Formats: sequence, structure tokens, C-alpha cells
Amino acid sequence: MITGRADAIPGLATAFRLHGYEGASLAAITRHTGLGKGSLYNFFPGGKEEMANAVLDEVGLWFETHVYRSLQNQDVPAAERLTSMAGAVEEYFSSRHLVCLYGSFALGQERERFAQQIAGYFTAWIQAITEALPGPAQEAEALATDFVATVQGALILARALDDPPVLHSTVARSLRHLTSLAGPDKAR
Amino acid sequence: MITGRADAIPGLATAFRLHGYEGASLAAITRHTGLGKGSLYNFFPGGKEEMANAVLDEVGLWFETHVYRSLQNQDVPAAERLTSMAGAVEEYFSSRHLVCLYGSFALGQERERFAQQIAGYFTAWIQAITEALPGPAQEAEALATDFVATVQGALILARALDDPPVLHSTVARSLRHLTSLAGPDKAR
DNA sequence: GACCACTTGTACCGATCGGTAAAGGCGCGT
DNA sequence: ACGCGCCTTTACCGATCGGTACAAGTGGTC
Repeated sequence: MITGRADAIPGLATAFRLHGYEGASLAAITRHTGLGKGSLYNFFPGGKEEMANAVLDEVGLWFETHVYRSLQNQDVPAAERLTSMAGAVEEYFSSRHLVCLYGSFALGQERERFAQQIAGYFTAWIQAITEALPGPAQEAEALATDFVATVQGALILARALDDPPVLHSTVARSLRHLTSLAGPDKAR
Repeated sequence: MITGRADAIPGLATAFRLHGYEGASLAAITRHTGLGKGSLYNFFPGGKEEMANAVLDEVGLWFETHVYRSLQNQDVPAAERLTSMAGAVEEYFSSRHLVCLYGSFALGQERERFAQQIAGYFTAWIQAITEALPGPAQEAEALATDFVATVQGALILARALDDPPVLHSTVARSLRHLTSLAGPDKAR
């Protein structure tokens, strides 16, 4: 255990995922974390905003170490890196109620409060994909943006239709647009 | 004026768009509609849930008359119908804070309460596009699903990056996937 | 065992939540 | 002018909101 905060973050994350930022009442947070208000305000004196910041940072760190970094691994062909990135992202959201916290926060009016972190998350993701793609940067960035948007939309659609497999099928098709550019020699 | 309800719906819609379902307090709703609580509960005895239902119905009706129906107009080539559909959708969300109410509701825990209407909205949209596309239905439905997901994701991305043009550029590229299938024989 | 820093439970705060009740205003048909 | 029905205002309800204060634990160090 590094800090008492760290143990609370998974519970905080599910609370924010299930209820959104504004909808996550302290009562719901104590339920999901198993911690009383006293403990929560001991670890996060800044209240709900600090809790949300800690969760966002943790999610951002996970993507940085598991997604962006492996996208830069030059020992593996680009198409393969992109495919494993897509798989990791699918698995991540599938086991987390099909909710991207950054996407959820971007939709609410809490967007302004966390604007920098939200924008930073998506630009980092898009940039990591862009750098793994060959060809002119402008075209690669467009493809990367389309992929990220499709993932976010597929999450919404999977929840809206109450049909989790929609995430995989949609992301798989979007991934093909990336790999067909990254691996023309590798394909077939 | 058909009913007193109708006049309140635009204000209700922006209230729900800006604050989400749970975040839209009655105080915020009175602010956006200019109506007091008494008037609101006179028009919507069922409270917030009935207000949200009325707004969702109105949005669904708009899409039905402006989007789905024009997609069925056989007098116009399919590619052109799809293009004007994309333009209408872009314009619709651009002038409404880049928020799709159904997408917003799908993300929160209010999803269960409005599950049927949410699922119905997206299936109707996907089906309308599917029927405007040639070729095997399964393939067309996949393309239609990708388009709808991309629109939803582009909305999130445009808000997340605080960059409204992202909606147009992303949707335009996604539209090309549809028209390239619909247009080769019909085009020109 | 005394001490101390950290953690926890509990009581409490003013503000706001969604919703209700009822009295008064208003326009309209007669 | 009158009565009637719809609409609006206003006051109020209990519950819950995010946040604070503080006393009582808790475990480790000498």
C-alpha cells in the first residue's frame, strides 16, 4: 500500500462510472468504496472534485502505460500494435460498465471543471495512434481521430442497445481502417 | 399553440442537454423554461420523468420526420440522401450544444428508466440508414452502425476537445464510407 | 505502558433536492 | 357582470445534498 488514497480509487471509479460526476452522491461513494465520509475527506480533503481528479489521473496513467506506450514499441509491426491496442481498450471498457469516464465527464456540465484533463486524455490517445501510423501526419491524425470517436460512440451504442458485443464488432471494423493503412504489405 | 406543454419543451431540452437528466434540477429547469414549479407540475404531473419523456418523444419525432423520412425518398439518389442526412444531423447537434439527449441518457444510470426509448431511437436511426444502402443487409447494417457510433463519438470528442469543427470533419469522413458503397452505380 | 500520528464513526451544518398544497390571478364564454 | 376552468405564484414538506467538527479508535515506536 503506497497511500490510503490508492485503495479507494477503484471504488471511486465505479461510483463515478455508474452515476456520473454530479450524480455520484457521497452516500453512493461510501457505498462503493466502503469508506465513511470521515475517511474520504481525510484522503481527499478537496472533496468530490479531488476524488474525481484522482480517478481521472489513475485512468490516464493506465492508458499511458498500457496503451500509448505499447503503441510506441518499434519491435512489433504497426498493424499488430494497433490491433493489441484495440483489444486492450475493448477489454478495459467491457469490464468497466462500458463507460469511459473522460467521455462521461465531457458530456456533463462538469466538463469545464476538468476541461484540461479531458482534452489531454483524448489528444494523447489520438497522438499515440497517429504516431503509429505511416504516411502524412494529417491523414494519419484523421484516421486516429475517427478511431477514437468510434470507440466512444460504440460505448454509447453498446449501452443504449444494452448489447455489449456491439463494442467489439464496431471497434473491430474501425480497427481495420487503421491496419489497412498500417499494414498494406502485411495484409492477406 | 397546441398544448401548453409544447412551449416548455425547448427549454426543457436545453436544461437536460446542459445538465443531464439527474443534474437538471427543478431550479435549473425553471430557469431554462421561465416557468415556475407550479406550472411545470401542471403540464407534467409526472414530474421530471414525464418532462424527460416529453422531450425524448419530441426529439424522436424530429428525427423521424426530418431524418428517417427523407432517407426513404426514392426520388433522390441514395448517396445524396445520405449526404443530406449527415448534414442535417450535424446542424441539429451543432445548434444544440453538441449533445445528443439519447446518448447522454444512455451513459447515466437513468438509462434503465428510458431504456426502451433509447434503444428505439438508435435502432430506428440505424435501420433507416441500412435501408438506404445497397447490398447485403448485414453489411449495410454494419456500416450504418459505424456511422451512428461515429456521430455519437464525434459529439463527445468535439466537446472534449472544445473544438466544434471536429464534429463536421469526423462525420464527413464517416459519411464517405456510406456514399462510397451507395454511390458507385447510382452516382452521377 | 505512554505516546503519537493516522484513521474512523458519528453528529451536525446550511443549502438544495423533487414534489405537494392551496390560494389567487387570469381569460373566456355566457 | 358573472362564474368557471386553467394557469401561476407562493409557501411548505421531508429527504438528501456536499461538507465540517470532533471525539473515539487504531497500530506502530520507544
